[in-house]
Amino acid sequence: MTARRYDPGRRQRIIDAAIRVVGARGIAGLSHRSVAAEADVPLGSTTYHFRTLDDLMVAALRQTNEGFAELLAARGTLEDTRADLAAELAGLMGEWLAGDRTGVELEYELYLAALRRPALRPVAAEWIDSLVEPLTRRTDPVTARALVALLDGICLQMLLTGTSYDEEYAREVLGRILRCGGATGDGPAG
Amino acid sequence: MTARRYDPGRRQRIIDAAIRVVGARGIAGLSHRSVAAEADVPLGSTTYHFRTLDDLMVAALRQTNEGFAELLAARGTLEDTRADLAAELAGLMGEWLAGDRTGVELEYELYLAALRRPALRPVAAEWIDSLVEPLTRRTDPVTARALVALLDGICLQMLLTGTSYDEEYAREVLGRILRCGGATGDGPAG
DNA sequence: GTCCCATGTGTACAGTCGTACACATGGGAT
DNA sequence: ATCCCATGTGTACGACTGTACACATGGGAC
Repeated sequence: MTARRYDPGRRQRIIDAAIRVVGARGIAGLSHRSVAAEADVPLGSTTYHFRTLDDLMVAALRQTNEGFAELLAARGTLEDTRADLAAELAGLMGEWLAGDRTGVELEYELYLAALRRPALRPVAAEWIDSLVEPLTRRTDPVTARALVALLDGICLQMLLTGTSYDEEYAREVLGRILRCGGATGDGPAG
Repeated sequence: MTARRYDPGRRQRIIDAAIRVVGARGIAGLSHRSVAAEADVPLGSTTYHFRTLDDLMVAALRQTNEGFAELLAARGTLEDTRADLAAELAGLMGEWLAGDRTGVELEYELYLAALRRPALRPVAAEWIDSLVEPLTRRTDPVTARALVALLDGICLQMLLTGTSYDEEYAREVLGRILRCGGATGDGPAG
């Protein structure tokens, strides 16, 4: 009965399970019970570690955000001030989308759930900032924000229309935002 | 008992009620019962007219799309080939957002529900096309698609971060996409 | 060694859901 | 006048949900 009486990392396993559940069945399929089953823990355990589903979603979204941030850091993208920023961004998106597409869907599904769940808003804002912030080291804040908005829009259109990613198109339109930026051009504003 | 025995337009009233429900409680609050209560019809009536909730959402999203298309047509925006397209688009968004903000949230919530509901995909695509199509009369298809992507991204960032709409910012970055367009510039491609 | 409490476990309850079904009704075709 | 069937109505069922609670257990503070 007391099969797993001390279980460090159980909280983490529950988060991982929640991410798998959302990936497989969407947010609509997320419940304390579905996560408990996926994580192979009793129902009471999920409600203990995450009193509400919002808490669980916050943890899941934050972890997904960190995963993307690591991809960003690992590639060292956006650091080389001499590279073509538009091409870098377009390539980064291509790499992200080339992998498990469910990861992208998951990111956006949790991201967009923030529309109706105030608890998720700050985490969604973190997601935006995690992209905007490194970009502000390469261009001015207005341009950085616009680049992220355009990236979001491109990804969404892709996911919604079912079309495949067109990296050349992304590079082109991202480049327009950059090329037509004010006098600052490509360098940092300060 | 038979208070309302012939009720033309009941189907329409159910759709209107569904839109109000989503606006007030979000998609998570949408159920046959909640819509039935809002429309003041018995449960069986909603299930009769819309066998599944997806059917109901399709109808609601399509109607919302049409509402925006009417706003577009009524203003005659995008028709005057001499006006500044970026300013026009930014102004149009401003007008849309200035009104009942729940309308915008509703549009995006239903729009984004398509991520997980294939039945909604075609209607989401219609939404994109309803914006892209008139734009292709003023610029080339690639630019038109990018403009819509950027608009979506700007709206989303607004809704998610809770910031207010910055029309000047929108005009500026939309303008960059247009100004840096290929040789075609502002005129139609063909 | 003793005790506390964070953690783990199992069960129960009241509410909501989609769905199905039997039955009522009356407009319009015949 | 008669009948059919699209439409309207009411109820029931099983599944699932969030939440709450009582109880078990054992690591670590003391």
